[in-house]
Amino acid sequence: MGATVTSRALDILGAFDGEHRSLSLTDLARRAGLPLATAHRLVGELHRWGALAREPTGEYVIGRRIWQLGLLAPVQSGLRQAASPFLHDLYGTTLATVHLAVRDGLEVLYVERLAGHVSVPVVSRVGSRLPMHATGVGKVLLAYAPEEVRLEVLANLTRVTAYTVTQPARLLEQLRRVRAEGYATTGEEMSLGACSVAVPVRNGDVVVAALGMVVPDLRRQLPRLVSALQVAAHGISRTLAGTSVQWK
Amino acid sequence: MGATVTSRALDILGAFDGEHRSLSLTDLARRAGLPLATAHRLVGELHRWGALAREPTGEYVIGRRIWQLGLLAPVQSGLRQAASPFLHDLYGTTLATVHLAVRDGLEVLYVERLAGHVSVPVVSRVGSRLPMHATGVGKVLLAYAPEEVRLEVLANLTRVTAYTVTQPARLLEQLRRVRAEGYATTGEEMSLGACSVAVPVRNGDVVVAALGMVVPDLRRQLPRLVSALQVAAHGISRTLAGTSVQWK
DNA sequence: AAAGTTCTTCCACTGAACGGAAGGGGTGGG
DNA sequence: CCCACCCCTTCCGTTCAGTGGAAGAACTTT
Repeated sequence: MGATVTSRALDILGAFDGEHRSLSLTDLARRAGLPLATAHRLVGELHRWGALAREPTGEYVIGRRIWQLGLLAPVQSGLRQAASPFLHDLYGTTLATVHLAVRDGLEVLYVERLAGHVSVPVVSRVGSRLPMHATGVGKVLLAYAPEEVRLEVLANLTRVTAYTVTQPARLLEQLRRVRAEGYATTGEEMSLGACSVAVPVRNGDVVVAALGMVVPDLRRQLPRLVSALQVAAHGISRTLAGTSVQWK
Repeated sequence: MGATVTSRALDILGAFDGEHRSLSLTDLARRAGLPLATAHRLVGELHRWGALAREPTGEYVIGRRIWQLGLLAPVQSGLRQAASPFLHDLYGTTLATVHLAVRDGLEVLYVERLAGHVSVPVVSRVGSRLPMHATGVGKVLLAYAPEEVRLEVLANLTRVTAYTVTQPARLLEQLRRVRAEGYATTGEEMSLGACSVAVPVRNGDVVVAALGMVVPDLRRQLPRLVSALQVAAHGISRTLAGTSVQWK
């Protein structure tokens, strides 16, 4: 358990999340489960280094140095940069909300997002996580994930909306089709009024990310969207293969 | 001196930079100035938490969790998001490389950048730092910086190109004009063949960032560029004032 | 003015961090 | 094949940095 100094410092950083972007010392101590005096010292060190910054209000926020470090992460520097122009093109031609996501453990992690102005209800945010079985990008990533991951996810299909697929057998069948046809779809399985299509992005033979799109309705334009997605995905793959940079 | 556990762990993270995005354990130990065994333990903890990830090669890279934390930083979540649409507009109408930067200590920190396809030699990258006296955004930020910062910067005007302003008196005069006229310019002071214009971005009365543009030549279109920049800057200010979110 | 807050400082005790040393594992070259 | 080299991992007795209760400062609220 978290008894080492380092893990405690990290727990303090971990106290921040999307809903808690600025926290007082006392909050930090509480959320990290540390005595106030201990938190005070650790926070002081983090602040001195630049991992935390202080707002005019006296509350702490994540510092610029962490932000800069984050820019060096492989998701950011490799995948994201390779994908960026293609995402813009995609958005330009379809005007739908466009997503790039990777698998992180048993969840989908959104790496990039271009949102349309008049958009369908979209839950994701860059940096946020969603369950794999209820999203288009999630199904793609799950279809190509290692067996063990698939089993663990299948064992725990939580319901999100009335349309969420919660029967393992049905999802397995869908995943088979994803592999066969090269794309995945969802229909209001994550949020009502939102459908999605997604395709895999490869680096060599390995599926490293998924590229997806959220629209109010799929029926009419599915083939067109799938091919637009596939064009973009191929473009990204080619860029990735070109840059011999590390990225994962 | 770096003697506390926390600072050592942070030094390990600090070993990464733009040129060193993936490092072996031994490299990390060397760069952080730590005994191998110590580095090994700390790296293990950072890895377990998700601050570091491991490439297939065995080298370490910045992990996704740090990347996610970085997205929570005020630069990112407040300023950057508020500015994003305006930067796109600016880029759309001028097709020049567009920059958003803040002051970090005695340097300029680039927060966002939209690069043109056929672009002039531009040195900056998102997350990188440049000297204040040789860049357009830097001069803006310096013009509105606290007296003490200005003095320290003026005392150390390093030459970058033949055109870099290195005389304190001359720079001071330029800064006065920046405040009077509301924009700053440079002419090949950072890299040959590149000129720039920049304007301040305010939140309330406080100058919190600078918005700049890099072009091959200024003479002809200066007024047009300045007004485009100012429109965008005002838009950003209004957005910032609107969101009562913290940001700095 | 009293009773809350939250933040900061202090310091004696103690157990977590330290790091030298030894042991695996891979690679290369003689 | 064996030895030299490099990088990584584990071990363990010593010691020094981290700990956290407590006291008090600085503010706010009642």
